Amino acid sequence: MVDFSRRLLSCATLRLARPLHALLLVSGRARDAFLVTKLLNLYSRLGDLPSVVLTFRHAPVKTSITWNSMIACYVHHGFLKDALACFRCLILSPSPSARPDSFTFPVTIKACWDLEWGKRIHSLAYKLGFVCNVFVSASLVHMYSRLGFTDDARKVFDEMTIKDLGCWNAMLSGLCQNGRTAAVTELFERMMMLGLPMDKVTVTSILPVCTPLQNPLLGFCIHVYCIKHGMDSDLFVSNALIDMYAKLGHLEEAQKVFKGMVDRDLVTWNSIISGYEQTGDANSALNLFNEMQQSGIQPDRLTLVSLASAVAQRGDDRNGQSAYGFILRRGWDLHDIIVSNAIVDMYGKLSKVKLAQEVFDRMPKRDVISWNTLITGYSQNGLANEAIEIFKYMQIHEGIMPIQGTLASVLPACAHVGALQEGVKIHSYGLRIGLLSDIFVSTCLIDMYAKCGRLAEAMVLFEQVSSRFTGPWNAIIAGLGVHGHGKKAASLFSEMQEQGIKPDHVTFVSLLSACSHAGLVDHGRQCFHQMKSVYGLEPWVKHYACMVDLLGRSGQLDAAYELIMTMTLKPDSGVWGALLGACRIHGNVELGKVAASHLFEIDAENMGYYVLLSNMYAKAGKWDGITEVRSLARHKQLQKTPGWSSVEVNKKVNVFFTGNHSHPQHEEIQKELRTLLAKIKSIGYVPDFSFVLQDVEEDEKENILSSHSERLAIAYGIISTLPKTPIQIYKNLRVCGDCHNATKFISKITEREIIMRDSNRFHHFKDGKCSCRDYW
DNA sequence: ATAGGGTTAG
Repeated sequence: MVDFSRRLLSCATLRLARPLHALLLVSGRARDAFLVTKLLNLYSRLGDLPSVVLTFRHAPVKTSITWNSMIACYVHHGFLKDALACFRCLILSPSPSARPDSFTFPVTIKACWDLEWGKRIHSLAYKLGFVCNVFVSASLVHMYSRLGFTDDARKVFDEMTIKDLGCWNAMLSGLCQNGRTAAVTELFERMMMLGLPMDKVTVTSILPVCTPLQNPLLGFCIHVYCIKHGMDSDLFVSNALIDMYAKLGHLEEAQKVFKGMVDRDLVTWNSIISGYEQTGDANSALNLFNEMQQSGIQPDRLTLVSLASAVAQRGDDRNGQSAYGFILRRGWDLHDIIVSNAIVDMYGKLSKVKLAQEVFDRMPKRDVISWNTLITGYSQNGLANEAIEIFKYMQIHEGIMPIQGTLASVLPACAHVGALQEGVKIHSYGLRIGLLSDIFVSTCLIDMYAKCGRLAEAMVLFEQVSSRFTGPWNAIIAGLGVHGHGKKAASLFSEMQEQGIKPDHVTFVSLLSACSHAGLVDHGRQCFHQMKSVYGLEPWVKHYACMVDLLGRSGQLDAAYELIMTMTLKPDSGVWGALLGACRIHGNVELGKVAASHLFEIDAENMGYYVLLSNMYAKAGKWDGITEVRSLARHKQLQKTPGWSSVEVNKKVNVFFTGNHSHPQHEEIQKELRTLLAKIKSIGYVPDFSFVLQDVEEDEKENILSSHSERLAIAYGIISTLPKTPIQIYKNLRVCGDCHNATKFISKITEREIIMRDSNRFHHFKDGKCSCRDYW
């Protein structure tokens, strides 16, 4: 006599299961409902769904347990519809030995994928008197929560007369997963008050709430509780602990838990990798990824998401390259929106906008985050107009409603090109849907208004937002700075200090450049020292660039050069460019040459430095120097960054490239330019040809100057707006010195205010004067 | 022989 019962239980592979099945049939024991159900469960355990179904169909006798096992098998393999259909058959079955019981309901409730089914099964369970079973009601609580109906879940929970820990856990986790943190805290406190213990499931449910509550202390208490009750070695508990510590910024603690673990699973690795990635330590994240692969654990989509972000952070670093290669080799599932979004984001951060767009286009489904990511990709790579166009397209053609992140990605683009009218539209949209209370959105709005020339509006917004955050302060200080209001910026900084708001690196970039624009040398120096001595902030290269600019402009060229020499960081083109600019203003040819040689090494392709150098020689009257620069430039066959300017007319941003004739009103613009040129010459404008690098005749040089993008934009602004309307121009590079001079004259003869923002600052032209000091 | 509640993401 074969002991089928035991052999079915211990059978580990399909190859052993099949002959056992045959033996069962031959021996005539296949009529035994007990054994058939065991066989069915065996096939289910081994993942052979067709065999499960066959066994079930051919079972001569089906008990409740047989049915329950069949339903459970369907649910386990994700065939929810079949599970419910099977349940329906059970209800309709005439057999008195096959009735739904208290075991049937938990598993059937698990199969409900929408509220309608959930309610139906719920009322049936109620009618048949099963809701008083704790397993059934816990399942109901979980089901309602899973579908997002926490109130219904709560109702079931509150109506239960006897609750075991499982019910509490179901309710807690339901609230957690729906982000109802306040309700979680309340329920948790009640649980503690009643003196109920916590088990592993309680702990793993409650730990993720510490993050939105920003409460590391609670997390720590729970950790201690786990150690005390011997749960800290549990895999789920450890994973939740790692995640909690990492997200609250206590990476050392997360690392400790990670190191102390005996066995780790995919979630463990994902949590620790994502923890390092999120805190900006991409190197550690990538190293851990390698370790993970060595330990033989296969990465999944979540790993890929962290990996993509880490690669984006590392840029083109070699360490990043290998992970990048991994992502490409492995490919990713286009149907997975989150992974695809992460890849779009990665390409955007690596400045590969075209690839980002390609991945985006190939996605079969997109959500609002996909659009946000794409807009950010364009916006952060200087393609602000494209970013704005996509933002409009998304709403008009795809009917996507912008959310907080969308506004935070498109507003910087508006700020960048001076798209004030679009920005105002977004402002009113934000007001309508109640996003103005969001600190990120309001910071972006302050920045947008300031950069679009509306300091007053920026100021009003700044005064409305909560002053507890650093962002709005940084934005307004930077805004005041680019408008040349250095003293006001400095006094706001003092106010910030008085209110106990801790400045960050960005604050000091804003502040130092504000000092530089306003010529507040001593104050700038003080701030630079304060940065480290008071706030412990190590200066970035950017801060050095500001300082070099500050010192250089005021004529302290040697001090500026000395500062560069003391740098431990490698000076970039910003630093040397600031020095070269200062040398040009003060006619220091020797130091200028030094700066230029560094610039040609770092950023040889940039035409701007050759112009600056040539202009420096012109100012010092060294004409052979100019010849040298010209031949150098020709020799290198420079690909210059195309200069462009934009002006917003009738809610449309018009972009003009230098020397481009493609605008529909090109003829009228040219005519206007000729008229303007004649007029300004008559009141004393003399073209400065040292801004033209090409070696051509004087006539041609004049043409080149008049076809500079800023002039095209001004002329277009004049012919397409009413007389005396202020004109606002944005230029992507720094305004050409000759154009700057010409604009002064144009503002006089047209009696217009002309506001020009270039890559560096604002220039307010009025009555033949400009607000800025010592330009060119 | 069958049952509920748990951790990681753009």
